[in-house]
Amino acid sequence: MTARTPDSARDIPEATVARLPVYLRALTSFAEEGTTTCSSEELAVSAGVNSAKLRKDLSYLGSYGTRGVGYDVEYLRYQIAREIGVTHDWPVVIVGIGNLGHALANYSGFRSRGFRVVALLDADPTRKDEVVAGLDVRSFEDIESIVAEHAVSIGVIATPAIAAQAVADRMVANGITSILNFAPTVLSVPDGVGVRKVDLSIELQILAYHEQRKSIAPASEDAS
Amino acid sequence: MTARTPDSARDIPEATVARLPVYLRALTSFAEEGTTTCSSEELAVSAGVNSAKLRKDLSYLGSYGTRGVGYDVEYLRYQIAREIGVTHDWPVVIVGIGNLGHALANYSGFRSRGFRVVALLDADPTRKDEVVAGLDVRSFEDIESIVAEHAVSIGVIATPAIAAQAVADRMVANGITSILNFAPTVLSVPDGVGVRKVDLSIELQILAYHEQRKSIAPASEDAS
DNA sequence: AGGAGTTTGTGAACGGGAGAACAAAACGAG
DNA sequence: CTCGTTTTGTTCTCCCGTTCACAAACTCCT
Ligand SMILES: NC(=O)c1ccc[n+]([C@@H]2O[C@H](COP(=O)([O-])OP(=O)(O)OC[C@H]3O[C@@H](n4cnc5c(N)ncnc54)[C@H](O)[C@@H]3O)[C@@H](O)[C@H]2O)c1
Ligand SMILES: NC(=O)c1ccc[n+]([C@@H]2O[C@H](COP(=O)([O-])OP(=O)(O)OC[C@H]3O[C@@H](n4cnc5c(N)ncnc54)[C@H](O)[C@@H]3O)[C@@H](O)[C@H]2O)c1
Repeated sequence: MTARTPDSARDIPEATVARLPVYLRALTSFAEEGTTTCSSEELAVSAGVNSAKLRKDLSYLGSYGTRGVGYDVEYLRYQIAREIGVTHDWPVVIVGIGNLGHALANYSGFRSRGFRVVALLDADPTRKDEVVAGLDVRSFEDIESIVAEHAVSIGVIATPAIAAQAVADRMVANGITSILNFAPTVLSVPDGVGVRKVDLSIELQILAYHEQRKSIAPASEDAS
Repeated sequence: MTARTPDSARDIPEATVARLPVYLRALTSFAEEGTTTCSSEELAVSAGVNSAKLRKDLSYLGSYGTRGVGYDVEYLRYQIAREIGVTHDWPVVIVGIGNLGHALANYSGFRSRGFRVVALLDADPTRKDEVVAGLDVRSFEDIESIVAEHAVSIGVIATPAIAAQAVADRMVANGITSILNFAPTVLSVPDGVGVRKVDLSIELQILAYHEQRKSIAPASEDAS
């Protein structure tokens, strides 16, 4: 009955997967402070979640805590990193080196969290002279050789919306199987290709919705 | 009973709220193409969701379609915009005009989707000479007068993680009640203040998890 | 005018995730 | 060695969201 096989946990819920990186970050903070052990309660507070939820999340990975004691920070950190797959760096290409692409290329946080930007691509030939964050901006046409050479499986799209689908198609054709999309478009990709979108306007609109709610519905809350 | 009150629908599920902006965008596309009417199926495809889900989502707003016909693009677009609260522009301040802050300030998509950046703030005095996207970068100390003058209720944090909590506290103290946070930190704010976070590293790590899965998974039982 | 064909709006079943609560396990004191 | 304390791992229940399926409502054609 549900024999636990720590080496290859196999059915981690999406909601849990999305929180593991948060735990990882909290554990890294602890480690930097010199904390060697923490309880589920401490870690939960640091990650901003309920401690029962945290324990349940961790239980999907295996049984890495010690009852009555807590978790070894370094050990748990490694286990989560291993589960996510960031014990080694993933090569990443960024396509579309405009406003956003520049910021992404210069962002040091990727490197420290398991990703290495190996190439910056843009269709605009006038950008080809540029060096951003120590990397040449190269032609989008080079994608094939770059993906092949560095075994890239993750691509970031920071082009205008109109170009995003074409860029995604090209990425997929060259073997990229995970895409992070910043363009405000719904991408369609074959089965087996993972897509996540980051849409800042949507985030703001969600905030606006609740904001509007606050001013219209003061009756129920009575914010004096 | 559930008497439907189209003027002030009041209990829209979070999941639905998060999708309304996507529908809004799809409808705007339709309008730009000159399409005046669309079915739930067409809109659903364009938004990348199931059509039953779309209809249920829309039903929370009221009954704005016509059976046997579909939805009037312009009319529905307006109703969704009104529900979200983006029929008029929301003033927004951006704090932290570094790599990411520059990109955000230069992004034209906010303006066209119901938001107007009214001020750019940074703690670094050497940035104060700069003009970004037609706006002066001003001292973070000016936040009080700016928020008061423009009746700002939405703030964007693009500072390093270490500064994010202090910036958030200051925002809240000055009356900002919705925060979009790009710094990789868990913010703690009083009840009644809305926070949404955008964390690019987490998005990549989620992709990495599934990516790793793909290469390990083929041997379902016995990964030698 | 009536019937056939569409498409919406929603009731109901289903699945997954959140949180409370508790038993099992480890540790330390005496 | 035994007991009490602490904290994990897990079970159970509830709620939210998704999806199916269908009656109601509208148009168009004859
Ligand atoms: N700037 C922001 O803060 C921001 C915020 C939210 C969303 N976005 C979205 O991110 C995307 C990029 O925004 P931006 O402000 O950097 O735009 P931008 O116009 O500054 O940059 C786009 C870059 O993509 C390149 N490009 C265009 N077509 C291409 C193609 N087919 N192949 C490769 N490269 C191509 C262009 O040459 C340009 O360098 C847009 O879709 C935008 O809606 C940007
Ligand atoms: N650049 C990216 O693409 C990217 C991607 C993901 C996340 N982030 C996150 O976004 C944040 C900003 O990233 P960045 O690359 O723009 O960093 P950055 O260092 O280029 O810019 C940060 C800016 O914030 C200002 N600042 C610092 N403390 C401040 C304070 N107390 N009040 C006001 N302003 C202050 C600094 O003067 C600087 O101009 C970081 O938390 C980073 O982790 C950035």
